[in-house]
Amino acid sequence: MARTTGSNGEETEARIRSCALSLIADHGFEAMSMRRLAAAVGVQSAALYRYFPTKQALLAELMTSHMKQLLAAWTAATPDNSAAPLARLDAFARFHIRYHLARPHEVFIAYMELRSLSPAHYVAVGTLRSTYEDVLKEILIDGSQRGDFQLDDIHVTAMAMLAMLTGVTTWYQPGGRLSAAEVEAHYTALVCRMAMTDFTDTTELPQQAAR
Amino acid sequence: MARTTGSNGEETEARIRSCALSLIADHGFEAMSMRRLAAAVGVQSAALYRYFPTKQALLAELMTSHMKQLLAAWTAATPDNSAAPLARLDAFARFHIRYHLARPHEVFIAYMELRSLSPAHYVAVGTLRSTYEDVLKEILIDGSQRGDFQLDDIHVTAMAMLAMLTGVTTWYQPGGRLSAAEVEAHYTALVCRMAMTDFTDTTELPQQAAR
DNA sequence: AGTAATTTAACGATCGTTCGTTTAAATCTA
DNA sequence: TAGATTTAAACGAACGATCGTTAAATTACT
Repeated sequence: MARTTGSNGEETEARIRSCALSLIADHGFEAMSMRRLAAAVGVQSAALYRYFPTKQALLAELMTSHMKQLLAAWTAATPDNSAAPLARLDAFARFHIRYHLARPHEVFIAYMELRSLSPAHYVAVGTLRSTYEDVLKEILIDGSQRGDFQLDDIHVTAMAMLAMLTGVTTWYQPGGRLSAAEVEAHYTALVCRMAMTDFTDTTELPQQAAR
Repeated sequence: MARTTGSNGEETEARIRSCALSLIADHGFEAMSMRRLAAAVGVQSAALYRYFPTKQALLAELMTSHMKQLLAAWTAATPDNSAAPLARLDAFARFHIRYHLARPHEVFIAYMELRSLSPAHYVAVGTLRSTYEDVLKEILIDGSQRGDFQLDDIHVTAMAMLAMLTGVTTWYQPGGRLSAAEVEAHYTALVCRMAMTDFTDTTELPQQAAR
């Protein structure tokens, strides 16, 4: 056998991407062999190299395309940069949760397999990631300057918010106790609380040793 | 050569654990070969099997011992369960940040390599993890019942807080702009904000499509 | 006929693990 | 205390399996 009946390049590449996302998310990039991927796609391993020159290039493509799509989706969904900071923050949180809950595999890989990238690809993905982080930081800075937010540290707050929001993919299961919309509402409320004015000075509380 | 001069079982095992933590944290469990680990320890790969029967058992041991130590450290550090909920929450956040910042490798592995565990080991580590999550949940429940906290959902809030707190290890670098103590204070303040009473109903804001 | 898509087969390298051997340290015996 | 014996700790070599990748051949579509 060689070329199979009904074979089509675009469809095969799409299936490779889809299967790779599942396998990498479930078992990790290093644990996914090209033979196992090929088997999932329904093809011989050599066929994969028609579409991606190396295993590394496949991972880099999956991650960079995810980050680019994420940035493009944000730009397309929310062009109103003149709204009130709290409304902008609310919109960002809702967008992030909704986008991530819909793509658990891509998200998991993008935050998990950075270490599997070659240095060059690592820099490329890191740059895209920073751009996305800057979106949130800009909202926080705007809110701080207008006096709507009261933040101890922009960078720490942004990192904390993103870790919190992205972490939803580690526990949420469709069909569970909560709907995606409910989860989105809960997380958004938490993010907004984090940005608002201080009510108490927790640094005055007694500190305890961590061991 | 065979047994080397000055060789000692306890020291070798400790070095194996330490090197494995570094290698797994840096490159992932699957990417760490037993030969590379042995080279880092300064020993032949066969010698590793004197201390751990399989590669899987090594990973399981590292993860379970980390979780057990974490739970033991919490129990030892904070026995005062009768304090005010906000003080308890403050103590938990400070403990978590301090403990995790001091052990970045263990933490990274414990939250990252769950998928590399066999089903039996996965359950064991998952149980320990749930126990730790329950520590936080119990504080949140206590605060809610006393009226000190106003939370939409205990589980979501706990998951959000833990993801946020644990995420500090992904960006914090000793010697950077902020000291560990400053980071601890910032994160603790954010956690306490998340637990306090609502000030605005963000669900009333217009929802936007995530693409 | 020409190109697109995939196959079969194989390359050298590396994987986790096991085997039998060898040496250092600890313990026992005289 | 000197020598013999046992145990602890590591070695070098090898096992079969699998890894990522390449080359050439083969079949389907246009």
